[in-house]
Formats: sequence, structure tokens, C-alpha cells
Amino acid sequence: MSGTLRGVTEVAARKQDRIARRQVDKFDARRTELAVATLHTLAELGYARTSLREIAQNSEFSHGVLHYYFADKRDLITEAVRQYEVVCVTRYDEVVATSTTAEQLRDGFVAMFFDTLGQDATLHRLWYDLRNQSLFDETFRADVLEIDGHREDMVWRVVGRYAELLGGAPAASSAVTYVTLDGVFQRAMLQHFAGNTEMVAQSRAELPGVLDLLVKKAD
Amino acid sequence: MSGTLRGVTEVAARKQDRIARRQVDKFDARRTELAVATLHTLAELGYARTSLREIAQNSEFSHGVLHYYFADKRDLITEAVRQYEVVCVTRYDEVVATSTTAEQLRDGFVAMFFDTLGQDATLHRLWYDLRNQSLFDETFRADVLEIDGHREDMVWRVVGRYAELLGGAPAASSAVTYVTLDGVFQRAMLQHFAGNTEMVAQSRAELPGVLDLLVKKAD
DNA sequence: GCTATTCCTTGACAGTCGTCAAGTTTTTCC
DNA sequence: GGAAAAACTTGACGACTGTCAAGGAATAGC
Repeated sequence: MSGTLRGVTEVAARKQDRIARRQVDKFDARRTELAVATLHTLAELGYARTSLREIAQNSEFSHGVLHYYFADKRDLITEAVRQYEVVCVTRYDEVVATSTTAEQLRDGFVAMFFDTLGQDATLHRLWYDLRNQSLFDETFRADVLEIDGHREDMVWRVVGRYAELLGGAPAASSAVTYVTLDGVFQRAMLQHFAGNTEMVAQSRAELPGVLDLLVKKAD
Repeated sequence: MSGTLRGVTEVAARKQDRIARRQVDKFDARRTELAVATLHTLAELGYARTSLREIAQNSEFSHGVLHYYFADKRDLITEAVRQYEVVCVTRYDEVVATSTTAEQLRDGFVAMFFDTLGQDATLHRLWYDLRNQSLFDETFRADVLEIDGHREDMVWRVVGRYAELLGGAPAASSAVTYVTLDGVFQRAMLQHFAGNTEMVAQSRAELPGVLDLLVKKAD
């Protein structure tokens, strides 16, 4: 086996590799593109009424292509759920990073909270839909638990920093803190979709008090 | 028009009425019977995968009968949701009524809370499924909002009495109190179905602390 | 006991679903 | 530019869906 020959094979191999990688990149790009289309369809119709043909119509391809990029419907929806996570989980980080006073953090958080409630309402209702699906179908359960954990961490960063700025400490565990704020969000969302704007406003007015309930101030 | 004639027609009318009422009673009885079968099917499969034929198989009738007693699927499921409410909404009332100390109420509540979590888990996951469906489909929204209100009242009776027994007062609004405890429940249920028993136990251990967070004690 | 009404079953309908194979179009590579 | 591979479309399949009409079985009223 000569050096030249090895060199040639190495070059050929590297080339093949480059091609393969480019193909994989293209493949993955299309996959996520279709996963995003899936996400929007799911957000609009909900899990129960989302069909592959409907998803395809929300993309620029035909329904058959979905089986070219995904093994089956589960595979597709799982990927869509993962896309949701990318969008969702760092929402409050900037507010946390830039706030220098407790009030600033609190007000920024409340504003962002109800901003995303109105802005991304369909996406959020999908999240709750899928989280509930995982109670019936274990397919997404692992992904759901993982995302739920990231949401909990996200909330915990907010409340932890808020307590710090107040010179106090969180009054409850990360878990309780999360479910409380998430519960407020869920409720406000139900009112939002029911067109009950004054109840949403009421939730907004209550949210600062909830935050204060969740931290022990130093006196 | 003679008195006798009027008397005859009155008797006849009353008789007709009695017959009609009996028929209505029978009709309603079958309706609720089928609604209960529907409820169990929904609890087992979830909204997305529940079909009329599946429901009929969980009853002692054939699938055609459902359209004899219900206008359509929506009508049937709406009735099933109402059946859920009958089962669900007075769960803690006895504990509230019989407890004479705060500790007793707290411990009784916690016990009942995790009892029904394990016992009626499938029914509860259905409730959350339907509540979420109402974010996509306004058909059940009114019923959902009504039931949610009753659940909130139920929780409020518990916490109100707990505060009273402690000689304190609730620390948050009825709404915030509800979403907090409901959030704990939802989370525990997700862990329950994920088979994560130690996380459920952890939630149980935390619940008394959550109750105390929700009342201001008198000092 | 006969009749009329109620109750329930059966089978079919039009439509939708996920899946996949066959074939067409587009891109890639030398 | 022509061959090979990838990307995409189309149409069909069996299964399942809600709905409903036709008819049989059970019951009620006289």
C-alpha cells in the first residue's frame, strides 16, 4: 500500500465525507423546516385534529414528502415538539440579565409574561395540549418532562434573581414556584381564548402579588 | 264546555303528562348511563382517540344507539363532561365539615388530594384534556369554565376554612390559590403517569408547606 | 292479545386518516 | 451533457371515522 494510494483514498474519503455531511445538513434543514410547519399546524388545530395532509398544506410540499423525511407521524410530531423548546425556553433571560432593581425585574417579567400570552397564544396552548397528551401516550413523555424541567429552571432563574434583588430568598421550592406561575399562565390563557379580556387584565394586576408571595423579603 | 268534559280532558291530560314524564325519565336515565360509559372511555383513551364505536363497546349497546339518545358526538361528550362535574366537585367538603383543627384539615386534605390522584387518575387526566380542548374548540368552553369555577370554589372552601382554623386569613386571591394547588396536582399527576413515585411522594411532602404559603397566620 | 310506539341493531354511506409504492422532476457529480 | 442519486409528487390501499336510514325486537296501552 503506497503513500500515494493512501493519499488518494484519504482525499476521496474526505470528499465523500464532505458530500455526505452536506447532504445530512440539507436533510436536517428540510426536516426542521417541515417540523416548524408541523408546529404551526398543531398550534392552530391542536393535536387531535392535525393530519399529515393539513401539515403539508401549511408547507410548500405535498403530503408524501413527510414520509421521506420522517419515519412516521410520531417521529414528525416529536421533532416539532423539540422545535417548540428552541423557541420557548429562554424567554425571560434578557429581563433577568438587564434588570438592576427588583421592581424593574418584576415589571419586565410581568410585561413579558402577558406579552407572550397574547403574542404566542396558539403556541402555548399547543404546549399544554402536548403535555396532556403525554398523560395518555408515552411517546412524547420524555420530551415533555425535559421541556417542563427547562421551563421550571427558566422560572426559577427569574424568581431567584428577584429574591436576590430584594435581599430575600425564595419562599417555596423550584417546583412549587413553577407550578404557581404556570398555573396563573394557564388560567390567563383560558380567559384569553374565551375573550375574557378583563379577567386577563385582572390576572396581570395580580401577578406582582404572586411574585411577592413566592419570596420571603428580608425585613 | 261542561265541567264533566273539562274534568275528563284534565284527567286525560294529566295521564298523558305522567306517561310523558316517565318516558322522559327513562330517556334521561339511559342518556346519563351512556354518558358515564363515554366518560370512562374518554378517561382511558383521551379525547383525541375516543370514537363512538369504542364508547359503545364500553357500554352494553351498539354504536347506533348513541344517535338515538344524542344529537351528535359533541352533544354526547358535553353530557359526559357534565357527568364529570357531578363526580368531582364536592370531594373535600366532608373533610372541611368534620375537621375541628387546622392540622386535621390540612392532613385530611393532603390525604384526600393524593388519594384521588392515585384512585381517579384517568378521570383527572381527562379533565385536563378537555380543559385544553376548550382552548381549541369553543364547544365545551362554557362548561369547562363553569366546572373550573366550581373547582376553584371547592379549593377556596378548604383554604378559607384552614385559615379560619389557624386564626389567620388567605394570603392570596381565590384564583391564585386555585391555580397553585391545581398546578401541584397537575404536576404530581404527570409524575404519577411517568411512574415517578418518589417525585409524587416529594409533592406530597411539600403540599402542607404550600397550604401554609397560601394563608397568613396570625402572630 | 293486538296495535302502536319506543328502543335498539345492523349495515351502509361518504369522508378522512396514516402509510407506502411507483413514477416524475430536480439536483449532483464527473 | 449525460448518468446517477436525491427530492418530491401522485395516487392508491386498507382501516377507521361520524352519521343515518331501514328494519327487527321489545314494550306499553287498550
